[in-house]
Amino acid sequence: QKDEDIKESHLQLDSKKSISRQQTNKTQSNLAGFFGITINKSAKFHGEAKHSDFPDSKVNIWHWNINGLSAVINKGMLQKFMEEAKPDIVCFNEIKTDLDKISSAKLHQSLPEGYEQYWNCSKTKKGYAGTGIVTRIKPISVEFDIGIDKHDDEGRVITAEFKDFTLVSVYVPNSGDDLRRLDYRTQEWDKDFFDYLDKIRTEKQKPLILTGDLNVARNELDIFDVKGKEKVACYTPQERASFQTFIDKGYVDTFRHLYPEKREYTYFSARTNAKASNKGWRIDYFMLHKDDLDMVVDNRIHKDFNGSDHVPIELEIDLTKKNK
Amino acid sequence: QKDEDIKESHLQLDSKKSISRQQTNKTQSNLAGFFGITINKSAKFHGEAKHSDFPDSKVNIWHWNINGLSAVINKGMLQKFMEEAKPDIVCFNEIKTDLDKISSAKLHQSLPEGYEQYWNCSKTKKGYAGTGIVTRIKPISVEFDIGIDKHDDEGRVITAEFKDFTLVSVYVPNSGDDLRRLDYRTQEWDKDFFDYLDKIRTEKQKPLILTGDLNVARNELDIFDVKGKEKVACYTPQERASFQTFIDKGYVDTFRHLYPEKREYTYFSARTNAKASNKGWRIDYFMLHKDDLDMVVDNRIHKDFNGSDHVPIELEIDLTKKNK
DNA sequence: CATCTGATG
DNA sequence: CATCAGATG
Repeated sequence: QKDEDIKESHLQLDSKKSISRQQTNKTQSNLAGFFGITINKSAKFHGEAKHSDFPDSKVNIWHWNINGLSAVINKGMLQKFMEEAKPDIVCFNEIKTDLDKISSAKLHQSLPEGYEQYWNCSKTKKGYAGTGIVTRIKPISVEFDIGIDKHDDEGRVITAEFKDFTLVSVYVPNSGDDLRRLDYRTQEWDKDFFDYLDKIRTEKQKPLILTGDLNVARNELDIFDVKGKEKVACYTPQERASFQTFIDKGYVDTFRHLYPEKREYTYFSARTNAKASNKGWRIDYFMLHKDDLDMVVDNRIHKDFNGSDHVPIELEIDLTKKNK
Repeated sequence: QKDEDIKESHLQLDSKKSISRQQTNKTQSNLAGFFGITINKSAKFHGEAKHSDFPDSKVNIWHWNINGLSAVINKGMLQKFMEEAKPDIVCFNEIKTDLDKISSAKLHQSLPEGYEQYWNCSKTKKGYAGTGIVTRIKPISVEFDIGIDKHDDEGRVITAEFKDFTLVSVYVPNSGDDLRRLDYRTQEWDKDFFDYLDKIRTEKQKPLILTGDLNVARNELDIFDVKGKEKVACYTPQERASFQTFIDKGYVDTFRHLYPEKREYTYFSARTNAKASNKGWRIDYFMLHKDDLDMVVDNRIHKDFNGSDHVPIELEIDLTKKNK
């Protein structure tokens, strides 16, 4: 499978350029970054970041669970999002596709000039999960997945290192309608993933910004009605307790930190026309370690943006306020 | 599986009514007909025929390949069709569903009062093939399939006997994009099905009216452009030759018989916006034996009716002109 | 390109 | 209810 990916890259690259066959599909080196591509199935979608470093001290980072890349492109909502949000960096969840399935012309049309793209697609189940990072600031490096085979099949993590911070985009496994994956999620995934975050933060020696659909509502304030939700995925005691262990490690839910009382949701089930009646859940987050919070300016939830069952969230940071 | 079907019937019938467990799911007896239901998975959809015999000497029989019963219902096109066509009897092809999947309320709403319904769903592949007959004249008997196991899995045939004729509704197996089923279609299905028709006509000793998507275009006149079509399903030499053997047995393509020069199509691929440019095929037919043709008044192709990739066709007959 | 199913959320 | 894949036409 690795061979296949690399072959695809070769096909798409100009013939004089080349990527070493030794390169794994898990690590995005400076070399590949220089070509504006990733190795992991997205070689066909070029793009060159406008900036090699942050042009401004203010940076806005967005996260959006798009519930299908194909759908948001075809509805014109990806283009609309990029034009209106003008993100410096945006992390996508649930792309739900292999990139071979996406028309490269349509994707190109949806993304303004000056962005480069990194996509991590599910290797096993097709049309499932998957993440992406689109950025106009060139990352120093990009890594896919967390280096533990049993967690690395579904394209759930992309880690992009920039000069001033490391950004981790995650789509946490949902426990399932019947909670069939609750044990895997809380006892295996969460533990290993939280360890991965600690490891990255220690290794890189710079602030870590985590964002994504964490598939857990933290508290009563984060769900429209707790009644009967203790046996519903994203609000089981197990998931909430597991999330609490992460918070106990020192990581801070920036939205709740900034707005201790605010009731705003990021996800509205399509099953019950939930958005119109504001029956939502807050399950998409930005999380920073408490020692790295100084640079956080704001964290907004953009409820009015349509196109998915999740709405986009935005973190604004100020690099001049970074804790040294 | 038979047990299951019968159990379903029981559930839906008034408790004082009952159907013998001995009854097979292949034969619709007078008893079940009396309840306005069929045994074959459609028990939940009642309905009572308005007429127990032909109220008029003129009878109009329609056939329409609807490309998905669910879709035509949801688009409102089934209701529109029933209201505009006012068929005495209509045969549907490609219902593409199990009736459990259809909202019985929606189906009820789409069909005017006074019709009873017979549905033959694919037993193996779900969402595939399937036929139906909806009639406001109560049939004397209704049979499903042709009594040969290898042909009877996909719900392709319903035979309804009326006082003055026997009606066979068929959805002939398509040979497939890659012709993978061409041999089955021409060497197994066609042979056995044509024999079945002869048998029915002999046994019933009354005119046989065959209608359906026969998945073959008879001649150059029946296809918008023959170029390259010799290797395309519905126009291979094998399919056309097989169809010719049927014609050689004495069965007459009523449309071509009435209109020897007319170029009208019944199917327009959705793949190329074919309907707007009239790039169609004539693959839906009414066929009667040459000895039974006297009662045929007209056979119309209703090109302007939308809702499917096929258009409805109509046979008008006059029972007073029946050959004795 | 349009239908259906089945998995998933 | 809405996404995607894959089968089928």
